[in-house]
Amino acid sequence: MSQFKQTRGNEKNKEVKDQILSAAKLLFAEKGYEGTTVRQICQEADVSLALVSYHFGGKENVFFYLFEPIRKLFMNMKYDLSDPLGALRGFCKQFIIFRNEEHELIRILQQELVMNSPRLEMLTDVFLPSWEQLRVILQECQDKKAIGFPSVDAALNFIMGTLMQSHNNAFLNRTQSELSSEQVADLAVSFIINGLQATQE
Amino acid sequence: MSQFKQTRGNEKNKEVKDQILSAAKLLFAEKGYEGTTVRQICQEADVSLALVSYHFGGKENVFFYLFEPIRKLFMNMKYDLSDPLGALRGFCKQFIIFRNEEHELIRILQQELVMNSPRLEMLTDVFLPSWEQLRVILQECQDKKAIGFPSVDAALNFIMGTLMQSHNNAFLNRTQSELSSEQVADLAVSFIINGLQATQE
DNA sequence: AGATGTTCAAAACGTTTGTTTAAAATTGAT
DNA sequence: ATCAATTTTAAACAAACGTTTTGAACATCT
Repeated sequence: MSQFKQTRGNEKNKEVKDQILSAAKLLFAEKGYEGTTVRQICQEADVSLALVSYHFGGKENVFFYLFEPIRKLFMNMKYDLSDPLGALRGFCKQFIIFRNEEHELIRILQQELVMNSPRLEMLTDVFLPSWEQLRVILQECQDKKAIGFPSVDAALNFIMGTLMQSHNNAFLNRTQSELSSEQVADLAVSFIINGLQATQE
Repeated sequence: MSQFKQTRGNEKNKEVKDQILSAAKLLFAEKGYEGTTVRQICQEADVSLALVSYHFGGKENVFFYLFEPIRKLFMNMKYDLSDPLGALRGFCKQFIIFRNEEHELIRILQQELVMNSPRLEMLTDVFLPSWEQLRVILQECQDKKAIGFPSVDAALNFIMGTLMQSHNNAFLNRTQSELSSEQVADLAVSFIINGLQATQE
């Protein structure tokens, strides 16, 4: 029961737990949460069936663990509200860069949203802080007339919708292959700002 | 075994079958195909559990029956290719009007697409004709320079993506409540054409 | 009325699901 | 080497799934 055993145990676990997590991430993104079975996950991860319940306490907890990185990212996002347009650009850019690195998580998120799954409540908790942050930024944009749009809520929907499915966007995909991920992010941000302004008129 | 018995039987069936179909449509749209159980469908339809298999031959066949109307709609869509831009407007408009009437089916379709479900093959068969029709229209638009866009495939994706999720579109929703469904359709068509042209530059 | 085919409801069917159990294997400290 | 704790394995678990079976109820034709 010494802390050494704990430490050793955790480090030993890490391989198995990570194998389970990455297998689950791929399978969830491909087949959906309900479409993938614990047996599939364990077979893909090359571990025994019982280990999902042993290490995570159940299939649903594996799902929750997958969103830890995105939760932490959003917790660390801070912006200068005195430059609301810059804050908006920064928010969008950071999200797009993250999306390019973790497109499986975005895929899973899209699935859960369109199915309005029983796990949406937990996902809402994860995304609510950043959602509110973006709302504050947009409110500031509107107050300072930095950019025009009909309503903060509509702008929120437009931005999140565009961010979430921007990998299907014909405009953005056109040149994506030729550019760096940084440049693509800048391009996407411009697209969003322009699109936002277009909803005004 | 006479045709009278058949006819009588079919008319008698119709109530039960329709109850099952509309219950299934609502539940599939709300919870997804895999998230909906046959028991839920029968409870919602207020019929006995066995009747799904009896009348339709299984849960999956209920799903297929739901897409009969959309299949027939697409089969009957014909346009004048000598006016490709008009054909494009007509295609989009007809789709949007249908979408407003059958938004559950669109919802189900979105779910199946994002999950890339095992039923996509069948759905592809349903939508392939209209997909090809739209491709022909777009090709004609490009050949006659009626409208500019980088590639037919990108335009296809843009149009179908916009059509499918236009009910979430901030621009379209803004005034939707004040307008007739006909006007909304016209507005959406303009939005699509403009958006398409914007991908050019 | 009797015969016949259709529709329905209750129960049971065989699978598959996520999870748990109990014993075996592995690990690091003593 | 021994020991206790942890990790893994194989087997079994209850619950839920879609489907099938059975026989009763019903409607229609002769």
